[in-house]
Amino acid sequence: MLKEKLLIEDFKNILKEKGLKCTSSREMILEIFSGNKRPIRAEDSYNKLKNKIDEATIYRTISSFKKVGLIRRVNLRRESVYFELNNDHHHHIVCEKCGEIEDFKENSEIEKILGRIVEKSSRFKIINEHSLELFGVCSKCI
Amino acid sequence: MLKEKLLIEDFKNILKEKGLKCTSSREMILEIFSGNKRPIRAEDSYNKLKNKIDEATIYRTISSFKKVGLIRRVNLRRESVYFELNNDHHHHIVCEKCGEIEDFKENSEIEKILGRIVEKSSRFKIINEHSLELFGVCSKCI
DNA sequence: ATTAGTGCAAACAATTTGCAATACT
DNA sequence: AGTATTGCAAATTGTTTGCACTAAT
Repeated sequence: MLKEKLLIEDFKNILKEKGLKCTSSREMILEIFSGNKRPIRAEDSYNKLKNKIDEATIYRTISSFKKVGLIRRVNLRRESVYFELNNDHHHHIVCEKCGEIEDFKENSEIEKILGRIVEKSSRFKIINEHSLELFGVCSKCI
Repeated sequence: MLKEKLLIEDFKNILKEKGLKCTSSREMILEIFSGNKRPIRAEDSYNKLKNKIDEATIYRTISSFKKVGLIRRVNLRRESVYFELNNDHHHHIVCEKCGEIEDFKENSEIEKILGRIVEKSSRFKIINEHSLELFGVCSKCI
């Protein structure tokens, strides 16, 4: 699990730790994930880095970040695929109209659910992760 | 919300209600959703209906089913997009190795969470839906 | 008869890949 | 120096669209 706020120094260490070379592309992309509080799409980071990094590199970088657990895929119910930094575990509320996203944290109730599921299920005894996403309408869109 | 078990009769009524014509393609595709306990991809239903229905029709049908609320998109963390019949609300546990899916139901704890979120959030007072998905390893893959 | 739905082929968008050039350790 | 990473262009995959034909109301 990563820290809340990441600095350039941290980037380098994280990459080294994961056995990835520290390149300026990776730093730039990581910086975007770190600066953005909300999940973003490959396209978004490409837009921010146009003329600096090739699109293929964006995809390759996102893919290797995901492989080493630096970022995670978020399950919003939108057409595109979203990713966010894999630091503090949290959930999202998504506005079905404008796409606005709010984070929230929740542990105790979900822990109860997980415990009960593992007890009941004959097929699943190991649960590593979970995602809980809420879909509603934000106050602006009411 | 739809009934637990959909019959052809119900199906015809739903389509009529939504102003959609009842065609054999739609019946076949609905039958697949109805027969499959697990979420499926557009590709899967295409594979089952090859030589019977064109791929474009599959996509168009899935799209209109979704629009009228007959099916819903499921948030698994896989590359492809999954859909399932929009009848009884439930959640999934997905095996990270083989993709095996198990359903489970849960209400009370989640209701508590929703209540608390709405109370706390300044931006979201309306929550219409939610998705909770667990990711783990099934007994076959341990 | 009218209009929605379908098949086919072509178009598109998002993502991936091969390869030679480049940058990191 | 040696290997991983990048840029570029081409390939691939998943999905959508235009249009003439067919089928449901």
